[in-house]
Amino acid sequence: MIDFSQLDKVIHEKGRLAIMSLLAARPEWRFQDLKTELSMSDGNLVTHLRTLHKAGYVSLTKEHDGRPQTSYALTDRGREAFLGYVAVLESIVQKHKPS
Amino acid sequence: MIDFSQLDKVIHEKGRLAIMSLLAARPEWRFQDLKTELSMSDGNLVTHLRTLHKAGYVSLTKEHDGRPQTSYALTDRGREAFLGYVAVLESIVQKHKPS
DNA sequence: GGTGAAACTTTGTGGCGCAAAGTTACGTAA
DNA sequence: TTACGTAACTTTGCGCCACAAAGTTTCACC
Repeated sequence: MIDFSQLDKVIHEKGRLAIMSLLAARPEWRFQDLKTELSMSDGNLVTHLRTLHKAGYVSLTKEHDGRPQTSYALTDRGREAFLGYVAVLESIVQKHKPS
Repeated sequence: MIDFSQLDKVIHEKGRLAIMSLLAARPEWRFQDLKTELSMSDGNLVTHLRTLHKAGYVSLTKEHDGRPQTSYALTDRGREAFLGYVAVLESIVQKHKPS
């Protein structure tokens, strides 16, 4: 039986799932690039990133090359949590994929 | 790129995802069995089932063999929507599964 | 007629996603 | 040096929704 209760609630939300997926696929993302890629308002994006940061899943680096510029990356905990989440997805797919 | 916007919002919720997964695995479920399997309060379970029913994903059959007894099943639309949802999950897994 | 169970409905509460507008800091053009 | 623009926030407000708890209806059985 699949244990849906272990679906991490922080990750199991469309916006944050998309963010985590991007962060897992590339070591670092600038705020502006995330915003463009996700077509998300900056306020909304920042809020999701703060939620992920509070959970310890995302680290941020502030720089000031000309304009202020913040970059985001997965922490080890974040990668671990994401892979755990994906493992649950995989068990769902395994069970229901027509093959 | 993965299109997260096509993650069906009705299905993308832990409780309803669990329900849909059960309904997809067996042709019919009685309310009591769902309740036991999911450890969900009856009020909460009924609400989720109503949401799924309104979306056209679930059909219900009321019987009265002694106690009232309602059974639930996936509709064709429900199965289609669920498989579409699982297909998105699969694309996420494909992209991120370490292999 | 009273009890109990199934399957609801109702009510209330807290949390959350999201948009819109305001804020701060800084760098550039006039 | 003042005005403007942009990045990266914060704040405010709205509306929806998950969830629990309690009330309701129907029916079978004692």
